[in-house]
Amino acid sequence: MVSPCSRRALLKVRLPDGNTLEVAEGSTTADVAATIGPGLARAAVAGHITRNGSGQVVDLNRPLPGDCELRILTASDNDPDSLSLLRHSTAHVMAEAICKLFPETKLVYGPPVEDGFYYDIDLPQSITPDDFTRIESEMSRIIAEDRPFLRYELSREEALVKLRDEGSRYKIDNAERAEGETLSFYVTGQQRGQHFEDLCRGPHVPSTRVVKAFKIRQVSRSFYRGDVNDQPLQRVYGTAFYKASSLKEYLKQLEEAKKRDHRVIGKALDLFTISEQVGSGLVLWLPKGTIIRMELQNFLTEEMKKLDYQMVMTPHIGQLDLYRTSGHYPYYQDSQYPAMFETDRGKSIQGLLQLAQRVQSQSGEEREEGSSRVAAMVAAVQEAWGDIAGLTSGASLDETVDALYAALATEPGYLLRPMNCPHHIQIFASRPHSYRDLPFRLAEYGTVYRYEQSGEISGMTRVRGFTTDDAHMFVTADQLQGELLTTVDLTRRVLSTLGLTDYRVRVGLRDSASDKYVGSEENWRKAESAVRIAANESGVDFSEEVGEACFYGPKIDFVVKDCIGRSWQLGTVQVDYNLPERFDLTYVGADNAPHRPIMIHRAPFGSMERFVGLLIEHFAGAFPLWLSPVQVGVATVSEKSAAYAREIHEGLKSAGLRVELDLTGEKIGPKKQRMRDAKINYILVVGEKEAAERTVNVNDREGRTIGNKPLGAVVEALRSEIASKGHGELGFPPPGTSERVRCHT
RNA sequence: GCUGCUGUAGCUCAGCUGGUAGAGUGCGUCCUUGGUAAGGACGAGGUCACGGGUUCGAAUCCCGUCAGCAGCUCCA
Repeated sequence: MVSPCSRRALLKVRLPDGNTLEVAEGSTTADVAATIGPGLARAAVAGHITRNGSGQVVDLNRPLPGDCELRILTASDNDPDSLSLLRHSTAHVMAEAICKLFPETKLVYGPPVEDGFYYDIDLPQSITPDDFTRIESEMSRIIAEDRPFLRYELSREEALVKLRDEGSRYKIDNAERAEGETLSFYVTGQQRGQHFEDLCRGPHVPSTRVVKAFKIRQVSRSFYRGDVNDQPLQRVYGTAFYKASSLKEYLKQLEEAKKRDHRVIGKALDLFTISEQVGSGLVLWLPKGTIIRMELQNFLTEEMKKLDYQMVMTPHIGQLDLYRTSGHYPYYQDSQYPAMFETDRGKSIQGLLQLAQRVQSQSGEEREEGSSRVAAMVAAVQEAWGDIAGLTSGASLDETVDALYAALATEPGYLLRPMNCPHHIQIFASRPHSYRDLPFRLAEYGTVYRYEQSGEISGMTRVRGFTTDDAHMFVTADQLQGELLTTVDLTRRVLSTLGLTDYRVRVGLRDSASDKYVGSEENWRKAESAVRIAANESGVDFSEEVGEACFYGPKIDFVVKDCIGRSWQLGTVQVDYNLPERFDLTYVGADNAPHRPIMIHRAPFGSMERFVGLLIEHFAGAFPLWLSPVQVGVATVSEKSAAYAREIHEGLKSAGLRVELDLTGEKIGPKKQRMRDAKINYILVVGEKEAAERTVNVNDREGRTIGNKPLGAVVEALRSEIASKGHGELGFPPPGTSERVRCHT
């Protein structure tokens, strides 16, 4: 701290190399950079200041606040802080360009995001990709003018007066929500009033000149504050880098990533298909995809046996009352396939309710007429199937809806199951349990159905019917912590076996302000403490996220990214005190008294569909041998070797390998190419030479020739590679080169 | 669910302001009997997503439905 009275006000600035510089009070990051060297001064774009343990990026020309640690941000595409700064500034440049070209534009909010930036704008006319070039040209012009970003501050009152004069609802809202007594603005230029300016917290790069490589990528619709009922906005996305080569590389990476898309590869390799006739979001596993899934399930089943799980099988449908007890129905009604009501009365009320709700959303005359039609039908339904409680003849539309809703809550029917837990709970409850039976672990590859919004459905990663590798453990309070840890470990082991290491762990906690959760405060407190402890003990890095819990309990989620950077939840481990209570589950303790078990819900893969979808992208379709739908291809050099090739094919098949045989009259080059495109792990070429010496010529799908080996040696090597669940080179040293075969990742 | 874009052969796509439906690839047959990233010839394949409308005439223009894609919103 620098005292205001101190005469020779010198600030101590600690640099990342550990040295401390003393600079005059009022010095800026730019001054510090210049002191260190002219090269750094040229490259510097901002300062990262740490004081009292909290860090902040500031403009290059802002005076340092006092003694501090200072990291000088330079124009580097490798530093996320620098990049984010650049992108934020580029967003301002783009906003100015858009305002120039479309003067009606009202700016809303323009932050940097993970791989670029966007600006939300309110503009009646649609911006289309055809406009991008014009906007980019305008941006280039602004950049060429080499204008500084100038910051100025106004008091809250002054700022609000200014913004009200300008008349932008959005900026006024932003200002009102901003913290602090003063609000800052940034002018893209030397002087206020002469150039574009925007309410902005900053910081920014020193000048538009720093913006070198940028691209507007797309435009889409968003809503003010993300509220679909609020003003629709256009969100213009772009990205920026300090170096043109970085931008080029980034765009190339995006192209590459598209080729890994599981929807593309899944089709090309015949892994799965989705039929419009069957339904949107319902995956049909083709024979080759099924092999991958079965291998994964077999692997997990073996792991579960070691941990004393018991496999069970239960139906895909259950009574509505079951899900009323569990709480799945009707709380999540909107994301379920409609309930199947059993009686004519139930079906009628269901239809009436839908009609009444539709009329409810209408207004004016339409609503009037609808209401009387509904009333007439209500009367007819009551006439036919008896009175509906709470429905009198003069009931308003709203009262009618409420009464119909209430009546439906007791009607019998069935529901496609949205989760497996109620069925497993019924298995637990089917006989009395002693504490000696616990932990009681039930596992099932259980298919569940959820009516996802139409716009959300995507390939295998977001679907309406999916199979969870579900299990439920019924444990005593003493067992909870240990069982949780074992379960988290299992999940991590499963992911690491597949080579999925790039995941993040999220501990999902209850948002106490929300009403979507069931159960007592006390139970939640215990459950949340249990998952925290388990996450800590397991040694993973995790982040706690409020509002990410299930309705019945907190959870530990394993989240991975797909090839285009979208995050998906895979494995999950959840603690649940509530469903055992709702179903009144008990076990007999050592004290001969009934006790309430605690449930753990867990699924290491999460959903087989989503997991395999992501795995396809992870491996870009080139699966390790143990998972590969076709492990070995046999191809003849000419038809003269067909008999020998058949013999090899039979030999491999009887060794339990998945083999494809190509006896066609095509040349060996194209045959091999086709097998490589199909990501067959090893290609055995057989010709007259091989037939004569009783060998096969072994090649991998990368195009490398491993060499001629006897079939027996190849089978043995294949088996050992399968057993190791690795990516391999068949245990044979690569021929004539010391280069190791890389993993196909 | 919302907004925008798209839907033509198994796949990838062309088909202009309306006038008898095309390519590459794959597939089949034949020729070639071959040595490691695509040999040649011929042939089959389409209710132009579906339903309406405009028009003498619609793959093409208009409306609706369904599906896909991108983003938003949601995800027990």
